[in-house]
Amino acid sequence: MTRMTAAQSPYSPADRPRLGLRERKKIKTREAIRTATYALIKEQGYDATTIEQIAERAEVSPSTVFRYFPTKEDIVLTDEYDPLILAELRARPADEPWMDALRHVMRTALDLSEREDPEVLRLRAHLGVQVPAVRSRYFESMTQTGRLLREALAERTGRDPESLEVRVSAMALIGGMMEVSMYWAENDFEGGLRDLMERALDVMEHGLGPEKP
Amino acid sequence: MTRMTAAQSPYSPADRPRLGLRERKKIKTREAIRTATYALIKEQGYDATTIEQIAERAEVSPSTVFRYFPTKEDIVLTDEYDPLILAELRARPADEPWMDALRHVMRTALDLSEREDPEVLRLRAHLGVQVPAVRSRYFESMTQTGRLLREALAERTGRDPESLEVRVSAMALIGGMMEVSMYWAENDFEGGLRDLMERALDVMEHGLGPEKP
DNA sequence: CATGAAATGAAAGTAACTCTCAAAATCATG
DNA sequence: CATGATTTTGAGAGTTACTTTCATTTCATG
Repeated sequence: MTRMTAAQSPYSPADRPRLGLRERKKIKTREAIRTATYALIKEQGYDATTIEQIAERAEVSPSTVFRYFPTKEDIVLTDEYDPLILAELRARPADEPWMDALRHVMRTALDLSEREDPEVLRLRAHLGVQVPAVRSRYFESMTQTGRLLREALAERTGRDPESLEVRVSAMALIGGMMEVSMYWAENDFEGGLRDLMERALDVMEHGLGPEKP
Repeated sequence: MTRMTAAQSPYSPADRPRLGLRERKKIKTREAIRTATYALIKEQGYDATTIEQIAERAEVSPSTVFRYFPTKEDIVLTDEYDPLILAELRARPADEPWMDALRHVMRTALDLSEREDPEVLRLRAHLGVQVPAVRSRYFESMTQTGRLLREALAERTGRDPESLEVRVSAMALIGGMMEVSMYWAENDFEGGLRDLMERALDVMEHGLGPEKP
C-alpha cells in the first residue's frame, strides 16, 4: 500500500538535509498521520476510525492531528496537484485550443499520480463514493481547482475569468471530471481512468448526441 | 420574509382536513422548525445558530428537530423540486432536443420558486456561498437531481443512463447550474437568476469560444 | 549552553448528532 | 367515551469531531 516514509540514508550529513530537523520532523509526522489513517480505514472503514485511534497509531496526540489537518477528511484528501496542473496548463502553447490543452494536462496529471501512488487514487475515489463527508471535501477541493481553471480558460479565450460564462464552463468541467472518478470507482476501477477521462472530455467538448458506436 | 404558517380558516371541519390531526401537526412542526431556523440565521448567522436555539424557538425538543431533519443543513435546504422537474421534463415533446427541454424546465422551475418564495432562494444561494457545510449539502442534493437528469438525457438520446457519457453530461450540467447560483449570490443577486441560467445553458451547449459581444 | 521561538501534549469545552426509554398525544374500536 | 394499540415526543446520557488555552518540551542560534 502507501509507501512507508523511506528513511533513506538517515545520517548522511551533507547530502540530504537541506531542511532543518524541525522541518523534516514535520514532514514525517504528516506522513505518519496519513499512513496511519489509510491503514486504519482499510482495516475498519472510514466511520469506525476515530481521530484518537489515528493519533495513537501515528504516535502523536490528537491535538497534533488536528494541527496538521483541519478535518478528518483532509487527512485522506489533502495533497496538491493543483499548482502542477496550472503550471502544466500554462506551459502548453498559447494558440492550442483550451480543450486540447486540458486534455494533455489531465493525461499528464493522471499518469503521474498513477505512477506515483496508484493505491491512493483508488482509495480516494472509493471513499468519495462511499462516504458523503469525503465526497463533500472532494468536491470542495475540485471547486478550488475550478478557480484555477477559470484563469486558464480566460487566458485562452480572452474573456474575463470572473464572467459567468467562464465560471460556468470551468465548473461544468469540474463536475464532469468528478463524475468520471465516481464512475471509475463504482465500476470497480475498470477501464483506465485516463481513457475514461478522455471520453468525458470528448463528450463535454462535443455534446451528447444520439449514440453512434 | 418566509411566509408564516398561514392558519387559514382554522376551524372549517369539512373543507380542509383531509389529513388526520397527526399529519397536520407534523406539517406544522416541520414548518415551525424551518421558520425558526431561517429567522435565527438572519439574526445571528448560520454558525452561531445552534440546534438548541432552533428547538427552543420552534417550541419542540432538540430530539424532535433531529427527528425531522437529519442535519442542520437539511433544515435550510430540504424541499423537493426534483420530482416536479422530472415530470416537467417528461412532459416536453419527445422529439425536442434535450437541451431545449431542459431550458424550458429550468425556466418554469425558477419562475415557480421565485413566485413561491423569493427570499428562500436567495438565502440558500447566499448560505451556499458563505457556509461550506451548506454548500456541501447543496451539492449533494444537486447530485441527486443529477441522477434524475441522467434518465431524462438517456431517454432523449437513446443511450444508457448509466453510461459514462450520460453521467458526465448530467453532472457537468449540474456543476454549471450550481455555479450559476453561486455567481448570482456573489454578485448581489443582480441579473435575474433566470437569465443567468439561460446564459449558462447556452455556453454549456455551444461551448466557450472567444468572446464575441 | 543559554535564550528565544516553535512544536507538542494535556485538558476542558462546544455542538452536532445517536440511542434508549418512558410519558404523552392521537387513533381505532366497542 | 372508555380503552388499548400506535405513534410521536421529550429527557437524558453518550459519542465524536473539532476548538481553545496553557504549560512543557524540542529545536535553532549566538
